[in-house]
Amino acid sequence: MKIGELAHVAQCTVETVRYYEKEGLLPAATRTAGNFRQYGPAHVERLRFIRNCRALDMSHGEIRTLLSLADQPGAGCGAINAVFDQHIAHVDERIQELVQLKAQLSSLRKRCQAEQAVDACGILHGLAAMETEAKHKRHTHLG
Amino acid sequence: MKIGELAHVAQCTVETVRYYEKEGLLPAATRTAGNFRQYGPAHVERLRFIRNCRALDMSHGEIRTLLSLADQPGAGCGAINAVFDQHIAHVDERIQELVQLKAQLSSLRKRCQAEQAVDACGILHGLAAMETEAKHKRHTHLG
DNA sequence: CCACACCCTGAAGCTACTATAGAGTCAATG
DNA sequence: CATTGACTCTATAGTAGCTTCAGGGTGTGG
Repeated sequence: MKIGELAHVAQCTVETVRYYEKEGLLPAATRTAGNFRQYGPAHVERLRFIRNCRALDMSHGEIRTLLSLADQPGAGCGAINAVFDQHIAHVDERIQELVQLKAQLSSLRKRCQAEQAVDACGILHGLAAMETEAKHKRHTHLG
Repeated sequence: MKIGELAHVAQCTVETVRYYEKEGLLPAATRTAGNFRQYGPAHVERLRFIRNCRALDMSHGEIRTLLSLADQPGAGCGAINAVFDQHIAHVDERIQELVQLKAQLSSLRKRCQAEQAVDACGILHGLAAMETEAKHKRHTHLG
């Protein structure tokens, strides 16, 4: 199959497929006489795997690790479990951050219930008065 | 004050300050004879406002909007409330996404409790078998 | 033979910074 | 007065994971 069809079955764009090839996530396809990429079932499987990982918000690094682990048939899957556990921890951490954020936002929002002059707007005052805190380094790739 | 001191009181780096100036979030400073940027209290206030917004994960676009609204003293703050409500909705949406994600990840994780050969690993099988879904456009800038 | 859908490469754009190189400024010290 | 060291300047490139664009080539139906 050609790249358009592959992209279609894997629910992504043609550009994304080419990008994955350039990144080394997807092995390079063979080419037709006219220099079109030619794909088979193995490519479909791999691309679907990658897209499923991305749907779970894994980074390319995590996916690369999983793929290389999966490619060693003799190995055990302890390392795979570890990648997964760490990723779940990332997601959890980000959820906690966002929940806290929402609490802060909601409390600010309460300060301005009415339409009034901006000079009196409790939100703006709150934003100006907040204690500016140093941004702590993020351990996750989840924005 | 010079840029280093400004960065210090606003809890960010010198590079970030220069970046905000280039982006137009922070007005350009006056310069000393030696071409060093020179800041006053108004810059401190504005930069702290920006950093506080960023601590609440607002995008530069959202901050730009807030700043320009705040700069119109005669105007009402309905538009400000709207920006805020929308941002809270973004955060909420992202929390929902991540909670769902975590459920998916946890259910996958349960499929492989033991160290075993990768061929038998339930996680890998699950990742390969998942229904690949089209990535829906994200309405938020929160990763 | 032509239109049109599809494919190709390479480079730039997106967000919000961070990092680096190479040079200039300024206050204090010897 | 020269030097040291902390600070500043500009310009450029890198980060993640794509998307978009420009400027072409390929292949098929009428």
